[in-house]
Amino acid sequence: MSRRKNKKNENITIKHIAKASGFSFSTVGRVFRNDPAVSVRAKKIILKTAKELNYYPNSMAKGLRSKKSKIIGVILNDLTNPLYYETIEEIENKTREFGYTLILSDSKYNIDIEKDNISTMFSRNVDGLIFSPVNTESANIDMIIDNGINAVFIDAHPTSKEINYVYVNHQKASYRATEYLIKNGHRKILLLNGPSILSSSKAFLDGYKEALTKYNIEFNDKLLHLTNISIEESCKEFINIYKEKFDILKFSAAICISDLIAIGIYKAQKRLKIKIPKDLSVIGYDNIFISEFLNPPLSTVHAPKKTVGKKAVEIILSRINEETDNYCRIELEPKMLVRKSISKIN
Amino acid sequence: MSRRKNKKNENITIKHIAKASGFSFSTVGRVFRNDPAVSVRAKKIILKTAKELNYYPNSMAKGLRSKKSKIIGVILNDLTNPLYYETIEEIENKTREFGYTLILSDSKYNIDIEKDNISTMFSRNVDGLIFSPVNTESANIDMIIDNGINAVFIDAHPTSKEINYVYVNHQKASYRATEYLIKNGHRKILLLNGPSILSSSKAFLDGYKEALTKYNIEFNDKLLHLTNISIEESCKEFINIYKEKFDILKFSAAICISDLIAIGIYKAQKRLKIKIPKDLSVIGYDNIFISEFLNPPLSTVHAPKKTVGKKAVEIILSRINEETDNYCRIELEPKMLVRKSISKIN
DNA sequence: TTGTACGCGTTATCAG
DNA sequence: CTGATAACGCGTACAA
Repeated sequence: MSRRKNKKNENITIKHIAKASGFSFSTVGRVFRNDPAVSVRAKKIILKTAKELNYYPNSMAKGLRSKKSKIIGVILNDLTNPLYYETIEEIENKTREFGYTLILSDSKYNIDIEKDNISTMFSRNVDGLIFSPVNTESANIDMIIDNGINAVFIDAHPTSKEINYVYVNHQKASYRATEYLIKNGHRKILLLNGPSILSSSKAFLDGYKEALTKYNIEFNDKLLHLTNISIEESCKEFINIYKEKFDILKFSAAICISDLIAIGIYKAQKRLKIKIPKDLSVIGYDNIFISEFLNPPLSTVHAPKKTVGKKAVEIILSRINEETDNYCRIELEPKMLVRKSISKIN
Repeated sequence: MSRRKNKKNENITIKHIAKASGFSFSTVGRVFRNDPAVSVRAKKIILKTAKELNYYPNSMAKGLRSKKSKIIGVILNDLTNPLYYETIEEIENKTREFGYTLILSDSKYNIDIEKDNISTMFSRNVDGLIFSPVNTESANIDMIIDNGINAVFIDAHPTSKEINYVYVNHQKASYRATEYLIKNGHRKILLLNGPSILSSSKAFLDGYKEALTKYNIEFNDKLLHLTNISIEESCKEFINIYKEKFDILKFSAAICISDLIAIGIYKAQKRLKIKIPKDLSVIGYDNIFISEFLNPPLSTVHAPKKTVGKKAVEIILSRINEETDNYCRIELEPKMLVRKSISKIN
């Protein structure tokens, strides 16, 4: 680390300021800790020489000594999914506002990477962790709970009561999507779900089944398909499904666990020479910022992504500041958003 | 920090492992540093007890001692701009692969916030910094250069030769956009540029002017408008411009410094009851992942965002590893991408 | 192969 | 109000 060095090529520390200003390094330390037990004169001189010397406090030393890293860690699953960015922005805003630094990592829906990411967060001594788990049954969950770290689960959460979470109810989301389609005359509804490892996939499937049952439609597992959450992969997947199975399945609509998957279908329609919503109704989930600008505008289930970030940070901070010892469990409501990608049929 | 503690509520350190395993704490330390000077037996026992005790090395202590934080810092300007997604992902991938942790911060196009972010990076002793500056003339630039930190500028760079950068030439981008429009018969071309504080705005304007000059079209400053880089704000701005000035200006096309601004125009067209590209040709910049799915698909100038992230990390790592002392300056080529938002006129 | 001593840059405690 | 001293957890000589 070749930086803020003096002539001797050393990093500037409070000791250098002490020597340069004529005070002891403890007095210098007090100034930066805003300890009132420092004379105005001393403070003034010390601050001045600190500036001249380009002093920046070493947060590793600080953290080592104080046992507070002032770092918030965030573990997500796909940094290219726009879904996350409103959440991240909210987290970044709040953390900076309160003097915390943000560490970000991506597990890529992979349990092993996730484990590494968690280990990193432990090693970094993060004061709080915002965590979107791949799977709520994995050993990684215990790793976090046993550790006693200040954590907030987002996107999905284990059944344990000893945790904090901010959760958008995925089951309700798919229930509402399915119900809306049924009420518009659809009975053969394709479900483009996420990989089975993902806990949210399970919840999403449950809501779909729940709605079918409610309206006396039998669940047909041939209408259930799994795809990675990416435009390209879902596009390919949908083309396969359509070419190989549409004649048999004759689905009139598709529900996607992510707007990204819905966009994959949009992309596929050109090659398949079909038109949304005339030939196929499509409904997504998340309501990423772009969905309203698609052609046709995508009907989707809105998830309050900003709120997730906001609440997650609030929970973390109130626990760090020991304002509460209670676990905080927040369930947010997804909301059906009707645009132009669904047609009414008989 | 209530975590990985023993019964006495202390964090587990190599000392605890030492006591539990019967070796000295330096032998324990050697094991985790992969020092070969440890007997197989000792290593085995130590690793076993470390696992039982849930030991995670304290990276603050490590960093303090070794003077390497193993952290890469990233300072961007708008975390919600999809422009950054691919870059961030690439950075995250590479940093994790090489055992680095990622710190992320957002300056929001604000010089003061940017300064804070830089100070944070200094305090955190990041081993490398990837930095998208608000303005290349600001004091913040000197702050970075004087410090001697391992930095790579992206998006924009100061004129100094003593720096690394990976840069997409914005001037060429707007030149190509403008030229393309001119060749399609447009002469009155609105330029929706970014805020004047942004260095990229200046470059973008230069390219626009350069193309006009080349084709003997006089620059009309009434056709130049500034807007924040956001869908909502550019939408409002464009509605104002259109209502108040279209009758006088009669522009047939608009070039936007960001696809996000172009989307703002797309949004405005409904309220204005105009049609792209019939009534107005629109061209964006960046080619964010969504642009091809807009209605109509947006013609734009593609920026190689993934490459930016990839190269930036490569530069940082090769400097950290002291494989080179040379400054690395990479200029990437923007590429005109024709889709359906431009019409040919006479 | 293993152990001891010291220091990284802070914070905290104690005297003065 | 100020200064000395110890400690945080680990790395790096050096010694055994």
